[in-house]
Amino acid sequence: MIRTHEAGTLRAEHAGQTVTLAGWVAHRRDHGGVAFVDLREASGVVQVVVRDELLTGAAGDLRAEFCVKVVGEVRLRPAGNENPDLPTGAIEVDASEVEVLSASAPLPFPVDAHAEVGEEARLRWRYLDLRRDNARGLRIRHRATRTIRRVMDERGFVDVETPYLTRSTPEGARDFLVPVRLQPGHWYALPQSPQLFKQLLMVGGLERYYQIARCFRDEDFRADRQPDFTQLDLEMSFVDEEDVYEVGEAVFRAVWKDVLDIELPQPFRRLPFTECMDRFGSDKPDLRFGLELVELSSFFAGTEVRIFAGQPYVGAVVVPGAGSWTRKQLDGWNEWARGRGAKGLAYVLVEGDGSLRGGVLNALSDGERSGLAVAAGAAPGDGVFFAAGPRREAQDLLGAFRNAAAREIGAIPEGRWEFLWVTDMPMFEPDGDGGWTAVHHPFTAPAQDRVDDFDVDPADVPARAYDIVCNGMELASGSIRIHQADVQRRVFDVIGLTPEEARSKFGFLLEAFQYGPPPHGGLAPGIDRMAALLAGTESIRDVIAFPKTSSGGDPLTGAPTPITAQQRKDAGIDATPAGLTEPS
RNA sequence: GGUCCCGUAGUGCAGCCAGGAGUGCAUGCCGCCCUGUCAAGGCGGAGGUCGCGGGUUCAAAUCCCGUCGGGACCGCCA
Repeated sequence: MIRTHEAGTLRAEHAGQTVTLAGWVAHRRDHGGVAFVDLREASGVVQVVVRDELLTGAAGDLRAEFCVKVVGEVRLRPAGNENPDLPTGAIEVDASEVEVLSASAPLPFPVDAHAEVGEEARLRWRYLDLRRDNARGLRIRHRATRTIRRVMDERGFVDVETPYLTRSTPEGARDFLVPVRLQPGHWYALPQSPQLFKQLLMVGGLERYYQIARCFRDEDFRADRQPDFTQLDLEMSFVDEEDVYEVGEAVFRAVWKDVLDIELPQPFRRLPFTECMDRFGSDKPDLRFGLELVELSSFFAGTEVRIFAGQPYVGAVVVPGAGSWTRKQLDGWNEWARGRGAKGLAYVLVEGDGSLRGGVLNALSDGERSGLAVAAGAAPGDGVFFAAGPRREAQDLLGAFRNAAAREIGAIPEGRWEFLWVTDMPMFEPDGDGGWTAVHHPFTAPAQDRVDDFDVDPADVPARAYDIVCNGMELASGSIRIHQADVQRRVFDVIGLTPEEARSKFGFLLEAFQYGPPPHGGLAPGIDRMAALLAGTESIRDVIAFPKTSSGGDPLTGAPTPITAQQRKDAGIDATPAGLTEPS
């Protein structure tokens, strides 16, 4: 090693020792005659005192982010010059030798944790961005994955790698495609998840499989979405939901303990999907605050209010303090609701003296006026915000409003971790064309008491599917899979997949399932979101080494790039496959 | 596919609504001074295609249209 000590580890007990350090110049405070150089590397920062006579030659140009080697003696700082804000603040290193290992060009932005830098510049010089906070996000992510591997290993899971160059997997997103030079006109798809492979591994008798796997989905970006992202993919044979819950909780409990030293409750709460929707208007409810939905369908049954009359569902969220919101604020929420495709957000405000005001008030009958506050559970000073329409739609709107309003009124406590399982997720949902589509994926088993009749009326059939949700974020998703051929056939039938199409797309899996597939099920926690949550950041980009911008570009490498005519020819992109066999 | 915000010196921003010459602010950079600072300080200096294209106007960073790039959201995506 070039150095004998790590800069951030030096303490008063090292006083008198001669040490050799290597790192970067974080700051140079030059007083003429003597200069103070903050030497920074992964372990921390230490102050190096450099006399003028050493600042000759290359060392004389010492600037921020020069990479240097320093030989010097550790000594206690002169009385009164200690810096209690630094772990190394009691001492300093009196340099006898300064060597520039490599110089730094002037920086495109300050390498300083508290400087605000634009997203694009940070990504363009991501390596400098990483220096700013000592790659904190990546180090937290590492501690999480290290714990995950330990827990998986302790429980007998086998780490197996599955192909990235493969064929389409049934997750429902758009595929990334890769041309195949050896078979012009044919393309690999990058896997949206290792779903099919892990099921094949169960047929193969692995019994317990896991992988920290990259997944690829060609959909639009969000702050918590990248086109290539990472899942802890796991699958177990001979299990039911309880076994998967136990493992899932063990993983999250261990990670939260190791990374944050926080004990999560055991077991996690469980809420059936329909209860989540009824109470929170979301399939990933944030349980850190109340503001639960109130159903008013029966209260408004037979109402004359035009926007409520005849609607299958009327509900409300009661917001404390909203009774004093200004007209401008209320108009803003109306606009917010319209932005989500609703007609608006009707409201009634309860004044301090219990009297009501609000746009829909005039339309209410006397009985509705007098009973509303009690029915909705609203107190003086509260605002009651309504949505009406198809049950799911109206609840979605109220759920989104619940989150936004909680943020608005500061009702979301910091430092809380509200984990829960959302259970009994629906099996199918309307596909918009009068048919049905699988909510999770088409290998998810129906609830055990619906195996015989799930295809008679696919609406509201619960699946053996479950999510882990924390603070309003979906952190994991999984299910017990179908292992009987006839059930699988009937599921394909419901979602309108003909036997020919099924064979064409998943024939290899169906074939494998002819050979004694074990009952199995699994889970897939999202590593990026998990790490972001642990790091206390809103954006998963902070826990990804080289993230992409929202148009899928990487400003650092310049990817993606156009290809040359020759590359295009070699890749066989324009070739027509002999005998077109692809289903449309 | 849609909505919204942003684009001005290397970086972060003000100026734009209400048009009138880019001495704008902070930081960084360059030079000089300075022996106890710690996001050091003082003095001086350099640094700009106001993203790009078009339009309106006597005159555009500013108003209008288009386009590109970044960000957030809806749709999409578990």
